[in-house]
Amino acid sequence: MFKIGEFSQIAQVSVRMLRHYDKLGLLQPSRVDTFTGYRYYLLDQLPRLNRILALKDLGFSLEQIRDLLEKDLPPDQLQGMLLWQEAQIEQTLAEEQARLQRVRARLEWLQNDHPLPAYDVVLKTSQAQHLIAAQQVVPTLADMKAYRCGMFDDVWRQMEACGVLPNGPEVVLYHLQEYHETDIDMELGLPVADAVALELQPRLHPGLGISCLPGDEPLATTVHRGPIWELPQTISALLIWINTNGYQVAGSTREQHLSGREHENPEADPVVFEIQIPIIA
Amino acid sequence: MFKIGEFSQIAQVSVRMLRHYDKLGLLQPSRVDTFTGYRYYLLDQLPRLNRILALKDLGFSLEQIRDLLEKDLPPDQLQGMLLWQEAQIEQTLAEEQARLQRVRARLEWLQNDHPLPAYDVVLKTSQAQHLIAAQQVVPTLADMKAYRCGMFDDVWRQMEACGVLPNGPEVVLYHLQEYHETDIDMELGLPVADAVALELQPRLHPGLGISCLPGDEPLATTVHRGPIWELPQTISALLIWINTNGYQVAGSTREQHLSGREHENPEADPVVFEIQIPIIA
DNA sequence: TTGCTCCTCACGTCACGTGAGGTGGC
DNA sequence: TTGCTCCTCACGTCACGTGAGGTGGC
Repeated sequence: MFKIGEFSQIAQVSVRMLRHYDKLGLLQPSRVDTFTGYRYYLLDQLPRLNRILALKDLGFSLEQIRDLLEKDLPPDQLQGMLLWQEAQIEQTLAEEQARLQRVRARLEWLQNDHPLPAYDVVLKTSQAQHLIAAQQVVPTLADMKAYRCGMFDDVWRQMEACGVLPNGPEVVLYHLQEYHETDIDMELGLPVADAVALELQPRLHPGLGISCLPGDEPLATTVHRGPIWELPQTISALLIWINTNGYQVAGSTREQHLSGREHENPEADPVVFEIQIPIIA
Repeated sequence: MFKIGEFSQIAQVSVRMLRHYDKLGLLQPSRVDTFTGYRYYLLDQLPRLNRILALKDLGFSLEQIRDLLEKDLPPDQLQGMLLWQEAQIEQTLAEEQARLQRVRARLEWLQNDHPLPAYDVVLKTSQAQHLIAAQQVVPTLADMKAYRCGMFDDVWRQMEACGVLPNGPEVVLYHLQEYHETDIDMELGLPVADAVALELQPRLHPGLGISCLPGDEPLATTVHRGPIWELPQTISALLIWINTNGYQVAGSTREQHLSGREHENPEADPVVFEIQIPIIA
């Protein structure tokens, strides 16, 4: 018969823990003095306590442990829980590995005296969207501005003609696998509610179409704030980040015009664009 | 000027988080309506929010992030914090790896239809102890009982003669590198307070000595409950566990007689021993 | 009588999620 | 006027650590 302090010394656990396990019904003292409330433990309870500690060490919660101990489980159910635990741990391991790589990438960045990344890269998940969109191949970079203005004009005029409003900011997609400065396949559009997209589809002007952006895709994103002509630097910084962190590009780069309509912006003005690049690990 | 809901959509964070970051002073709205309390954000605040999210992703706490952002830190201090983060993550990775190995060891155990381990293995840390101890080499297993009784008798008599009481249960150490059944080098003793040990040292009978068990060493431990002659099975199960979990034996196996004086126990009676084996990863 | 151990609340941890209950804006 | 968004508490999370304030046992 051990008082709680003695038992805690034998088992190398805190008195607080023993009281906690008592309250949870995980390990009840063999006797509790009705008058003083003192808890008394037997050596026979040590194996059970050790089992609790061992299961805790495997990563189970106290509630799971209680279930495991109470139900005198069939061994294949124990196996199931262990397999589940294994998967959980493998997942945390993967997450921590990725985090470690991000930290190391930052460190490398610092040591190489890279120009500080003006903005930070954030991982997000894409939202499914329907776009009223125009798509064209821009011959050279010099044509870019005229093409973009023309295409956005078309889309906006279409919206007005149909009397619908966009659901969010302007979107630009770059459909190219590698960076090149000629024949740039671009798509650009405005998001609308799904119902609106369906309804409008048959009534679109030629050259316009409905584009579906899939949801639930992992994106590496960053915010570009400054003149439009500095945009390529931001994009390439984002691509470097993706490589350094062990991801790969998995789709078309996207641009969201958070600061409003591109057309209304004189070229020197700072714009705020969110750049998004779909990735896979 | 965005209301909190709009801003949260743009940034893909919950409204609750924005309020939280406001309260912590991490990201305050550019304007708060004094009457309604409505928070209004500017696009210019998006980079700061992204920085917060990126740092959070690296594993920093919100408090650390506040420090990082407030103090406009010198870059080498950032480096220091990143290195610290790196170390933290490496540590959690190592811990999770070990946990994964324990889970897999259990699974293997289950699948091989091993006899269920009667008791569970728990990792503990040794407590520094001084023992009044006797050491002898036992020729064969058959001599074991007589030797142990004799040695414990010596120690107990010594204690009585000096009028001191032990500090904890009887301890037995097996000083052998590999298992063998002859010439077993054993030490066995009783723990006493450090001060008592120092005082007694000059007055010990010949054949007895003071033994120091170091503290802070990692131990794999398990509880043996049953007749003494089943002890070797428990010890070998513990050794298997150590191997399966990627540890190595790093010192002498120890035995603590939790159920009282061995001498007083008829051999068939169940005893409760804690077996401890020092390990390294 | 003095320490020592034990007891029962109850707050704090960390970064929010999730209502409850109420009010402004279109 | 009805939804929609916003607001401020405040509890819950998980496994205890850490006092606060008080009492039994030797």
